[in-house]
Amino acid sequence: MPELPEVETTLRGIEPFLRNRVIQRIDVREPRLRWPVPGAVQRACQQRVQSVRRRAKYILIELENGSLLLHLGMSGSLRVLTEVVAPGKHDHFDIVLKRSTIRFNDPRRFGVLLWRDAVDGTHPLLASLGPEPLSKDFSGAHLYQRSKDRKLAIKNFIMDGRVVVGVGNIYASESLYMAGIHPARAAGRVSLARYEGLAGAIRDVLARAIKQGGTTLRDFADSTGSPGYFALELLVYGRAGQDCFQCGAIIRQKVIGQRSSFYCLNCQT
DNA sequence: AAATTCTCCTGAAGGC
DNA sequence: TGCCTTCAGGAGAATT
Repeated sequence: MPELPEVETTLRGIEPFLRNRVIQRIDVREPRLRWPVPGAVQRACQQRVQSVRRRAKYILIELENGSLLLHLGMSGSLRVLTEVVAPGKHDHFDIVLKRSTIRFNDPRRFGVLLWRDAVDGTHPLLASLGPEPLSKDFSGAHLYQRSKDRKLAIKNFIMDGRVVVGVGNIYASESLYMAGIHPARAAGRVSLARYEGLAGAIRDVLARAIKQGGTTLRDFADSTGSPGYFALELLVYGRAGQDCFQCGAIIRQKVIGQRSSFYCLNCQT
């Protein structure tokens, strides 16, 4: 399931094939994604790619006359094809370039492909997003300030894209474990010092996951079809019933805010 | 305003 | 062996 490291890995894979190239056409075979793929995406045709960027888990392909906005949802992936390959099941659209094709596959169809008549990054979907976790704008002080009087579980708090973007279910569990904070603790009842530790843990786990090419649990693949290797470094996610690496206690699993959460009762308070 | 619930969808896994 | 049920999950929308 793509979180920030998986999107970043994908972005790095497709960027060299898109930069400065002209989009020949976009073949949409299945427009029923999270929102219907608008006919306006065809405005990208014959336009030269100015830049390919990531904001949160969105990929922005900026052209001369607007931008394509793409999201992998929870089961989406992009592949770069350099020869003709017949589309398979769940291959919903292709972005066709002169010498290569970017193909989108998404079994669950929670992905997104939209068009924006602007290159200024002001899409409504991006308007209220919080800071990038790997940027200078993100800090323990930021989390602490935003958490004042908030009673929801801290795990839900750090997964809220208005607070900080890109922290999905896996890395939320991981970073809270690293910071020694119980995932169900009320967000407003965490000290500044502990938020500083958490901010550091979030940065660290995301940066390491990017280095490993993301986390492949079931089906994530990068733009060449290869898996990511960060699953090997997961400390708590998916380890319910196994021993905590720090203290040997049994790792617990509990649903918090409709999402599976993994933690050590002994190490996390 | 904040918190919770609902929704989209398919494939994997579990039960009998 | 096979059918049926349950669950997972990103994140905006709807609801309380």
